[in-house]
Amino acid sequence: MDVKTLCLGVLTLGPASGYEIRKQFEEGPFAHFYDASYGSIYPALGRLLEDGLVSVTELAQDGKPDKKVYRLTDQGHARFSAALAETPAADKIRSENLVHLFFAELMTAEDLAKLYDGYHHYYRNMVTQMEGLDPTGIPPGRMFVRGMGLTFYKAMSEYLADNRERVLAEVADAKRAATPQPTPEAAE
Amino acid sequence: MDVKTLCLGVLTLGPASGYEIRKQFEEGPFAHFYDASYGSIYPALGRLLEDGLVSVTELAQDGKPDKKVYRLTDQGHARFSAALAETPAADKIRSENLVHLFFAELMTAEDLAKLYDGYHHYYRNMVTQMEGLDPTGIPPGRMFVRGMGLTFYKAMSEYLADNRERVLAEVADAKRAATPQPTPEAAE
DNA sequence: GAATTTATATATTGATTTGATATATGAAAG
DNA sequence: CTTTCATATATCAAATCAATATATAAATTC
Repeated sequence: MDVKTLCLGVLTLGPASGYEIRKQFEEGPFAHFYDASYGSIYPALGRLLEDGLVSVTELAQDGKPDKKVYRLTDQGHARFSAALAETPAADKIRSENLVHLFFAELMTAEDLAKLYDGYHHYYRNMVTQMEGLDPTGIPPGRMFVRGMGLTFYKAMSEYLADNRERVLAEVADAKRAATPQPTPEAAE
Repeated sequence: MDVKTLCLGVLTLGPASGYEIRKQFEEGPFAHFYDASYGSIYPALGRLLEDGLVSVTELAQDGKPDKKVYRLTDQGHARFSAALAETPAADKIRSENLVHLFFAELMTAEDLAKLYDGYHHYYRNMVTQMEGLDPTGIPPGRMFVRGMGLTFYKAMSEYLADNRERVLAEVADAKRAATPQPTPEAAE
């Protein structure tokens, strides 16, 4: 699934400008499970226009640059439905946080604790944020995805809460075992 | 965190060739939370060599091309430790499966059920796979990451198991409501 | 036993994508 | 009154991906 298809999907929800499409990935419902940047969205919209899958309406705005509102054509709709029938690629997770934690023994106790708490804070925040969302008028597919996101954030948050003391202690122990303090007796 | 830093991290675990580094992301422990391809790994190793962060030993092998085994220098070790002290970027998830499910109402009931079951199967498999891993000799940081992965896979698998019938039914209902069957009576 | 696939191993290439930035303006904040 | 933020378009260098080329041996399938 490339950015062209993603744009078709977003436009399924209603006409939008490139800027507004980007916002869907930055703050909107897609933020939790997909991302796309301007550098891929604008060329994608150009290609979709060439191929007749979207149309444009330029809205003049005083001062601000013209707003180019894209909307799906019938062909665009058909193309997106066809894309949904294809088998999706496997989920991909890219977590620098887990890379760091994987190498916990190479970090100072202080840095590790700070990292851990920041990570936990991040997921706790996501839970709070998602629990505050209004469910009225959201169709079942979107509600399902939202529920899956909430489940994910809750599971991560709980795991982080449950294991903090144990992990920090175990890592400290492992580090002590790996680099034993030379005691005066060891000099013999 | 770029691929250069990632390679330093993998080399922390012992000397390795580009091919072996790639395998860490494909099948190894990193497969669950990071990815990097040959096209980024080989140039990264070249740069690291130039910068003196790794060294190479070319092992001649009969028939097969020489195996270039890279290993960390002291500078490489120091550089990676410094990288671990930096604040990691936020976790990123890229799920085409959830994009599809977000637009569940645009799919046929058949395609949706097939997608759902394939998705569930995928996560159930991941749980089984991770539960079969041997924990002996794995340091605490890595065990923590493994536990987090298992928690994630279990949460996703359970959510998918718990909501199947409900979601499929709700999506079908929503579709019926959106495109009402024209009954003979409606012709009046 | 021949043919194909899989695994080892390096490396490149075209296409895509990112992250940052440039441009322009108005409003809000400090 | 200066800076940051929001709207809005767009581009560009650098990074990255997915696929493929090359070479060989082992394993598997037909």
